[in-house]
Amino acid sequence: MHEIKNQYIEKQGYHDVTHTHHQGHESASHASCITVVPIFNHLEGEQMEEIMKVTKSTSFKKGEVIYREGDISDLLYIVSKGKIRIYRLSESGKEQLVRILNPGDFTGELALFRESIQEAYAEAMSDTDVCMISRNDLQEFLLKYPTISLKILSEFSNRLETSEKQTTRFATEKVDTRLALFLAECMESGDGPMEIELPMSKKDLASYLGTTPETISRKLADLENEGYIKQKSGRKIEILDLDGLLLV
Amino acid sequence: MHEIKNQYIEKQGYHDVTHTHHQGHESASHASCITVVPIFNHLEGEQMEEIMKVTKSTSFKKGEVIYREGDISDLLYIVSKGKIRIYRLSESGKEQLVRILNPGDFTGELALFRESIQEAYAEAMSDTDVCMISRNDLQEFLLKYPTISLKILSEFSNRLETSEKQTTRFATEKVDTRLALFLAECMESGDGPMEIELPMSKKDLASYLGTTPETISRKLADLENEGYIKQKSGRKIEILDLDGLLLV
DNA sequence: CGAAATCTTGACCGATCTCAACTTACGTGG
DNA sequence: CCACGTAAGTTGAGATCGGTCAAGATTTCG
Repeated sequence: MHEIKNQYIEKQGYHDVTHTHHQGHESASHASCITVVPIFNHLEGEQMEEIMKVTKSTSFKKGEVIYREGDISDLLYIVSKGKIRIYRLSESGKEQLVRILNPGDFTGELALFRESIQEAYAEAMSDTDVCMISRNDLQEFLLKYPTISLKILSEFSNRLETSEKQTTRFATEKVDTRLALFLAECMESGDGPMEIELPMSKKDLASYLGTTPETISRKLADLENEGYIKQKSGRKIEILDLDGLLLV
Repeated sequence: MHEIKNQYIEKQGYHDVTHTHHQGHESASHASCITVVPIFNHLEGEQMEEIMKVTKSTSFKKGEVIYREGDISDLLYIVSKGKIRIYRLSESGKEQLVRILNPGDFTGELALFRESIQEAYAEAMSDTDVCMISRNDLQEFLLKYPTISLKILSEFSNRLETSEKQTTRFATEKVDTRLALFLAECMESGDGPMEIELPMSKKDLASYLGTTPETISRKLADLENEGYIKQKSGRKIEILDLDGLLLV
């Protein structure tokens, strides 16, 4: 897979402005932008080569907006380096952090399969490289290799499940519980046995959990006073009593 | 399309218990259980016939549970008659109404494309007929006719968009606003120019909007006092000032 | 018609937001 | 590598929103 040459994916970008094009490191880093994606990682070499032919690469600098609400977008963006912040504005103008994309994650899917515009914002949190596939190229590919559709459907199902679960939490749980559940989920996908590192600032966490930084600060202090957790330096938190935490 | 015979879809049900099988009215009513579904309504006669061969039909009486959290489900359910209530229980045991299915709507999709169990509950709100397709049959069909996958992807995109928008509302808007937005959306899909009929009881509406019946009652009374709406008999509400309503 | 469910209204209280002041951490440029 | 400015985080006090409990009115449906 790593033999795929840059020439296949470097042609020209879709964006004709501001963005500097990916400058082409070693080919392995390019390959990863596709092969790393769960949707595609079962492809055979030939199919992989085919989809990489229609893939373009672009870079965004920290803080740059990749798309915004109202954009007519028909690109699927796959993160190959960096982090992207996906957020929405509610009807009354308040911002909510929806998710953070890491290398291998993708976005743009909501506008990809329907005639519509973006309803969210995507912003590079650091210098970021993305690969892009246009709607037409992707759909052609899906019709040719239908198993990929099933992969995408599976991914959509998961995301839908997550989103609906999240909605139910917002609808029925108070901040304590939402925060505790968030910490518990960090544990699952986590590093050390009983220590986690928050994947975002507390400000972003507040936005993600639908509350304010002040409340996050207080609730974490409460959890610490009650002996469930211990806040360490940086964004690290030691979980002292996971079971207790989940009964909050 | 209407010539499709009952024999194609009446064989035996997947459920070998309690549920009485669909008793077969005229074939037109059967055809509608499939042809009415947006995913399938572009099919040619031949394909339609093929999918109806693997479709089974079952009835549920009011109050019966169609699936529950934890069920290993690999069926797609399509409502042909009646109403189905989809709800979830949060981690702390509180119920939230997720959606109400009407004829033509489908459910079960979340467990269909991934190895997983149901995480929601589906309950017949009235005597209900559903058509069912098994995961294997559906996937086979999708691989054979890839354009249907694109239809389903489109449907999933829409639902994901709706769900994420809903999450953001819960995260950032207060009850007043959520209620006002709900009423406004009833208008869009509504009957009369300035009159809507709530599609559910106020108790269910409270559950759907993540609040309590008491609060719904009070907020509607407030909106009425402020001259934005007028509550009529039944579940009808006259919208007097839509613009004002949306600024609440 | 009557039981049960839904809906309404009031009183009270707790959770969380807002505003404000302050401290701490971080990135940038000299 | 340090100093500074800005952003992030903390903490307190007060206000508000919305939930809970309770009683009563109304509707629905068998």
